[in-house]
Parts: sequence; C-alpha cells; structure tokens
Amino acid sequence: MDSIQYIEGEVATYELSSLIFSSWAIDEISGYESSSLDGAASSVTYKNVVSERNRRKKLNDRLFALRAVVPNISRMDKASIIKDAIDYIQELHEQEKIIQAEIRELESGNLKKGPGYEFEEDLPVFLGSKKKKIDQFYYSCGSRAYPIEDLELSVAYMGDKILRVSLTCSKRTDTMVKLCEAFESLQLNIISADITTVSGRLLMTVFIKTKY
Amino acid sequence: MDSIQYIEGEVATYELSSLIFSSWAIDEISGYESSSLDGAASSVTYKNVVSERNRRKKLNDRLFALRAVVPNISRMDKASIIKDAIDYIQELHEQEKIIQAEIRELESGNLKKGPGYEFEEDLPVFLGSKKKKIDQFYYSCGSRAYPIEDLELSVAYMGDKILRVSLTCSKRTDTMVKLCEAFESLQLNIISADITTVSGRLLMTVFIKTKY
DNA sequence: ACTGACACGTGAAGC
DNA sequence: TGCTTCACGTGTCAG
Repeated sequence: MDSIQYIEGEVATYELSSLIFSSWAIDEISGYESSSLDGAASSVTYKNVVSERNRRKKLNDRLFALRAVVPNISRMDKASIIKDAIDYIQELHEQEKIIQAEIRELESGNLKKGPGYEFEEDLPVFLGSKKKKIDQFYYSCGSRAYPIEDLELSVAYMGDKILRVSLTCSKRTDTMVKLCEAFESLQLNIISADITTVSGRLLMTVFIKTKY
Repeated sequence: MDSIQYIEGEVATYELSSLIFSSWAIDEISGYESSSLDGAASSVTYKNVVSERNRRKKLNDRLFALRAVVPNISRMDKASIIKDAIDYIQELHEQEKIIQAEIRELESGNLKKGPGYEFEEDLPVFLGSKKKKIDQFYYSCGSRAYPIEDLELSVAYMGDKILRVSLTCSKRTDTMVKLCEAFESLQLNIISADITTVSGRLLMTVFIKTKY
C-alpha cells in the first residue's frame, strides 16, 4: 500500500500486462471469429484495460486523499482507512453535537445572567449535604464517555451562597481531566479547589459560589 | 452498487464461481504437473478465492457504512462516495474552526487579553525558581492544540525532591482541563494542588515529587 | 454500440 | 511457513 511502490508497480506492470494481454488477445483472436482486424480487436479491448486501470488509479488516489484528511490512521489497509474515516466522521458528529449544546448553553447563560448558573436544574440532588455513593460518573470528552470509578461525593451548604463539594475517587490517568471537564460542563462558579492524592486515591474539595 | 443486489450477486455467483473454478482447476491441473492430489491443489487455491471474496465483501461493507455516515452523497459511485466523504470531512473541519472561533469570541466577554509568551516543554528549565512569562502553552487533546493565554509560571525547589510550581493565567472554559492534561502529559507525581480564581484569573499551586 | 462501473479469479509480495 | 492484501485483466451489465 505504499504509494511510491504502487506507482512503480503500476508503471512496471504496464509494459508487462500489455505484453501479456496482447499475447492473450492474439491467442484468443486466433481461436475466435476474425470479423475484424486483429489490431482493431486488440485496440478495443486494450481501451477497456487502460480504462479499468485509470478507474483503479482514481479510486486509489481518492482513498489516499481520504487517508490524508483523517488524522488518526491505525493501519495502512484499505478497509482500515475507510473504517477510520467512518469512526472519525462519527466522532466529529458527536463533537459537533456537544459543542453546539455548549454554545447554546453558553449563549443562554450570557443572555440571562452571568456565566453559568443553572445549578439547581442540573444537580438538585447535591443540595442538602447528603453523602451519596455514585457508581459511575459519566462525562463526555470528544466523543467518548469515560466513567470515574469509586466516586464518593458530599455537598454542604456553607452559607452566603457558598457550596462546598468534597469528593474522593480512585486516582488514574486523566481522572483530574475528567473531573475538571465535569465541573466546567456544569458551568459552576468555582471559587477555589484543593486536590490531594494519597494512597492511590484522589481527594478534592471545591468551593462554589451559587447565584441564589 | 445496490447492497441487496450485490449480496444476491455474491450468493448467486458463489455456486457459479466454484463451478467455474473447479472446472478451471481440473483443466489447469490436467495441463499442469500433478505433484499432489487435485483436491489438495484446488483446496489451497480455493482458500485464496474465498479469502479474496471475503476481503472484497468487507471492503464493500465498509464503503457502504462510509456512505451511511456521509449525508450528502452525489452519486452511488465508489469513487464518488470517497470523494464526498473527503469533502464532508473538510467541510466539518472548517465548520469546527468557525465554531471554535465563535466560542472564543463568546468567551472573550469575560476578559480580553493580548497574546502571551512562549513556553518550553523541557521541564528542567523550570528549575531555579525563575519567573517566566509564557506566550502560548500548547497541549494536545486528540489532534488539536489549544493555547493557554497569559501564563505566568514559577518553579521553586523545596528540598527533599519536592517542587513547587505556581502559575497564574486567564480563566476561560477548559483552562483547568488544559492544565490538568498538560500536567498529566508530563507524567509528574503530583502531591497536592491548590486552585483559586480571582478577578478572571486562575491561580494554581502544585507540589510535585520528582524522581531524582 | 459504446462508455463507464463493477465483481470476479489469479499471481505476486509482505508479514 | 501460511495468511493477508494488493493490482491486474477480464466478462458483464446498465445508461
């Protein structure tokens, strides 16, 4: 599937295939009705051959162009190229959906009030300083949904529109990224955050100022 | 290029091709050296035939799937399908660029700042408790690179393999996510992190344990 | 009748 | 070694 190699193969087999073809054509014509000249008959079939050759070349060029516009290519396979393109398009679709929702929320937030507050609509269950055990905390990054495992979360109202959110979860790669994205997706007004890691767990305390 | 028609053709030509193949094989074997049994020789070639058949089928299925995720299909051509997919991906790329600019413009209502400064990826340059003004702090999420603007960073060695990294930057959406990704990409051992926001800026202090 | 578009079987080449 | 992928030439079918 190397392009240079392919081009070379194309050029190299050009003479060979035409040779093979012409010999085949002569043999076949000799065993077939000779309604026309051999040159004419070979010419009409040769046109078919070169046409098919151009068609294959065009299709391969398109495939290479497709590979060029897709960033993540797993393998150089033809089928894999198409599969990666499909996955990439679906990924872009979901990204676009998410980003449009984000824009909508951002615009509505700016039109209504300051930067994002819809807190009670999103998380009414947080209020009341109840401790809650959550199995999986989904958020969306790009097009995938990763869970945050072993999440324990408690919310306490400190007075003066200040909420304190404390949580612990297992520390893994990207766990912090996920938490930050989750918090930012809720459009909260974070006053301060404190993160500590101990014995493979991640402890986090966030102070949030609510609008109400 | 209809799938059902194609499947039917596949099934229909299955018997036919095997018939043709077996007859061809017998003819060829008869004109070829019979070093082994006819069944063995035909089996090894038949495996190649059925494998190629499966490969073609898989490639076509992928192509149909690609056609399914691309909304605007001009023609049912194989080459046209790929071309439309390429155009669609490029279109999505431009849309995404536009929409990101829109988001930036929307977010710039919070705080407008000029461009910052440059940042070296090398970590050892941080040592020495020098304060550095940083222009753009690139990180990679998926295949893109976003800058973090107005980043001021200072690193101090606290002794006992402990580094204290303090930084301030303009607070925007995903700023925290970017910082977390940047820190995690450096594979540092973060002991604790403290984040505070004040007047549209983000203050962060991280304690890191080094290996050396 | 003639131009594309396609699936097919086949030998070659790379792991 | 066998298994996979590929380009090739060919017959066929629709516009």
